[in-house]
Amino acid sequence: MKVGSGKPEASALKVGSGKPEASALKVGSGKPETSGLPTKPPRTRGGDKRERILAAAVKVFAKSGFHGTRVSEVAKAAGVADGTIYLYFRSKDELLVSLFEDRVDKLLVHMNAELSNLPDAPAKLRRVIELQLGLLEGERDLAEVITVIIRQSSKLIKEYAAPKFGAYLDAIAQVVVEGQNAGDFRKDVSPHLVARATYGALDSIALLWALGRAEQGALVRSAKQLADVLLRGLLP
Amino acid sequence: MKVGSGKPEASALKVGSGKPEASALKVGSGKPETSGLPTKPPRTRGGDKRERILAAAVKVFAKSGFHGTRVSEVAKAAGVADGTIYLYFRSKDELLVSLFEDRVDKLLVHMNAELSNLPDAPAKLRRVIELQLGLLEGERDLAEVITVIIRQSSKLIKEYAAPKFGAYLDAIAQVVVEGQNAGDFRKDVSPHLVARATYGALDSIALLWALGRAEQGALVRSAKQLADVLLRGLLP
Amino acid sequence: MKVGSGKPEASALKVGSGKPEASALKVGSGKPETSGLPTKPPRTRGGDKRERILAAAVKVFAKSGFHGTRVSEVAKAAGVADGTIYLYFRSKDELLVSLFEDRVDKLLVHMNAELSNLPDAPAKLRRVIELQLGLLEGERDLAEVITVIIRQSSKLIKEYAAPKFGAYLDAIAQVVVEGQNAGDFRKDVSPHLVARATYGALDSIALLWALGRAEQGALVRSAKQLADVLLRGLLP
Amino acid sequence: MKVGSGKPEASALKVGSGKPEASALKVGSGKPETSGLPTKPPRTRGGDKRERILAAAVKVFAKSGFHGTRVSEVAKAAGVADGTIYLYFRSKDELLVSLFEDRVDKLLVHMNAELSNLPDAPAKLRRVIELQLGLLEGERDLAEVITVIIRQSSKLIKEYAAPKFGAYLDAIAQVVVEGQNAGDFRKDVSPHLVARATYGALDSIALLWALGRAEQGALVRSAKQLADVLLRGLLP
DNA sequence: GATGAATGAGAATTCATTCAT
DNA sequence: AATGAATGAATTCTCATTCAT
Repeated sequence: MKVGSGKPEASALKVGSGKPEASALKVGSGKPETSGLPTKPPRTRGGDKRERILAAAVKVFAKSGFHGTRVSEVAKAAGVADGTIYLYFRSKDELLVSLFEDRVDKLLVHMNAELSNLPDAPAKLRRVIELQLGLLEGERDLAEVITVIIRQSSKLIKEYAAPKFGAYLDAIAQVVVEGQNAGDFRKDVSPHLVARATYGALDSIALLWALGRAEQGALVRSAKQLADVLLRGLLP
Repeated sequence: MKVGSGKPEASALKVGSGKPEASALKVGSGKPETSGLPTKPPRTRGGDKRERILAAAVKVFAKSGFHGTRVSEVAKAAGVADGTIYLYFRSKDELLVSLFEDRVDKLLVHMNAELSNLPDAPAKLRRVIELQLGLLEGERDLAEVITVIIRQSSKLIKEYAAPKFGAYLDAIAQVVVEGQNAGDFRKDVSPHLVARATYGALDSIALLWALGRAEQGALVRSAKQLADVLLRGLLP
Repeated sequence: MKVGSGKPEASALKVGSGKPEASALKVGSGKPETSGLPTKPPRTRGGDKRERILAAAVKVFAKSGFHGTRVSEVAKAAGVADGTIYLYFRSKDELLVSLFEDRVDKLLVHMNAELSNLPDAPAKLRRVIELQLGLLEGERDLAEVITVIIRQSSKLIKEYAAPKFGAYLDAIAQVVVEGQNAGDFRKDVSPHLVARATYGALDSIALLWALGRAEQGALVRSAKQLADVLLRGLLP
Repeated sequence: MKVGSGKPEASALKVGSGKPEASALKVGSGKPETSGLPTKPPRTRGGDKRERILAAAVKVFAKSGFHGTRVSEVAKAAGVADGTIYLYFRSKDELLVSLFEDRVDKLLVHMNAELSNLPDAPAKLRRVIELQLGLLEGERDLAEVITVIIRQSSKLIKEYAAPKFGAYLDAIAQVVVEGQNAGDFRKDVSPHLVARATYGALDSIALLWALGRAEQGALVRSAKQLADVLLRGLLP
């Protein structure tokens, strides 16, 4: 499953230069069918239904959790009939996995585009932190789904979400490798460990924020502090 | 049938030095009623039943997840009748919360005892990291329950687990404050943010380890690297 | 997609002598509206659609049973859209009843024509047996539908199919009466009982054959033996 | 597992010599687990629940058909909770199959015992007819279930019911063979065909009777007439 | 007339919890 | 206290039918 290897310039999906990173994950017209998941063929033509269902799912899953949400609630929130859900997703489980994949995919694409514009590893690592927290600050519900909900179906996360997730971690690890090679980062730490720890720290911070009272700007401040500590800690 | 006895359960937990800190979290006859939780009156006697049930719950929850585990499965694993579970826990949910509290409680007590023996904040922070990962390496099932399962019941975690959990984070933050006051740690970072990030990093590392193939010693090595990076990052 | 055309469908049905009695039950442009059933107005035009749907229904009902067949499967087999079914039949139930009526009607018409050419009751009774089994041997799917499927909707069979079915039994009973009056058959048995028993015997034989491996010619041999026994049993 | 075979003196269920054969099939304490069906272990001890459910199922299935009956209706008729059904039968389907097997089993045992007391094949064949119709006259609901309902789940009947059913037909065919060997019956007809036809005739007569207005004694008279015709038809 | 995406009522089955023994 | 048979509320998913295009 591992992915942590090379891929210096995965390139793909340039989003131009810089700022609007947050809302980038919102609606998605890109490619509805990214990974190898057996997603149900969206028989529709114009079909904004699939996206409407996904958006509704983010909302209600965030509110009540995966197991605490009835399919009919997702349907109601999406403004479609219960049965319509099954025209686009084979099961409730697949709905969650699709949701996860769809969103992480967009984050990955966006992040890769962002990082390619930056000069060195430290700048990139700082950007990764800003991006992840920035994203979540912009989409609180999605943050909760990604950090909390996705863990509620272990079978699924292990089989489907994990690989997709691994790609994200790999991207971070790659930045660390780059920094080590350039002499910017100490070499006595495992890139994957750093990637994992960084993700965990970010996830944990976001979780605390998502579960607590959302203070505007809190995540941005947290991002700066975390980056400061992490980058100093990685100095050779 | 079955009496869930034996099973030495790889007691060890040796980390750095050599104290038997590990098994401290195991069986628990100590104080059955720790927090403010409305735990059911234990009606104890010789009552190892409660502990047998908790131990069984750790095992099966780790294997199948909270929602994927039937109460009857816990009962069978514990060698008691289904109904017996309800003599000790009000509900399946409360079983999970009790499990969490019971184990975290022991971790807290143990950690506080450990830290009080150490000279300064850096040493304490490093010990915190060793302890958390060391514990998990010794009890893989418990690791999975604490890192994964506990998130499967959002309502619960918000209402009960969070506070208990907060105490653990507070203990870590306290170490950071101590270090800042002593001039050992930089003062431009929030102690709680550091605590949170540290926990998140540890949790993430443990999760990866728990879900993957368990490599003996991996967590110990990870602990050292993470401590190295974190402590350097916190230098004034 | 698909237009359900071709399929010569083993037209033959030769039994005893040599009349083309068999294919008479096949496609039906004859009278679409036979009985008192509230069949939906056919809005015909060139309308082979209705017949295509009926033919498709025979096929899929025979394969999966009435309850085991989705309307959409009939539609696909017929090469029409799901909704189109409802332009010709009010419901799935009515589709089955129409199918039954349509086919039994043709059998009745055909049988009456056949019998009128025969000299006496014994000859006629023997012909009835030959016809029923001969028909089924030529159309295995139809045999299964008539013998098995039609019983899967008790409400229906009681309300609609039964009367239509009664007409068929009456025709047989009439032959018995004729034989009794002519002194060919014993008079101490109820004509209707004989008709019923004969039908049941034939049905049962056909069912066994339909459910088992179809051995060519088996039904024809069975017809002769059954007729031999029955006619001797009916001697005065 | 077979039961329908030889066993000249299966004994069990003796009803003495003659008349009250009907009610013999009613309640059943005999052997709850006859065939190779994966029937769920009846965890109960005294457990009349299983039989109560079967009896209730006969009643409601006869009234509304298999597909037309909700499991909750069976439960209500049996005076148990919905879930209780699943303590004794794995599924609604298995309930039907178990019902069929249980009843046919008892019929077989009873029939074998009855026949062994009779002197020759003609007497036995006549008794078979009397028994089958007599049974049904005594248990109208069971008659409907056996003749109509069992055909509503083709998959099932093919896999489970058919074999069990075959044993019954074999028993009849055996009588015919015996008659042929003794010179009582003509040898130019297939014993199995005769068995099948006889069963079909009886089934058909019973069905007509079950679906129509039940006239007391009608089946007994029918039995005599049918036997008269059949036995004469089988004369050498 | 045809289409097929959308609908939503309906039903089997599961499983946490209870309580008579 | 312990048991485990019984309970019945709860929920996913199916599929006949409709109707806007």
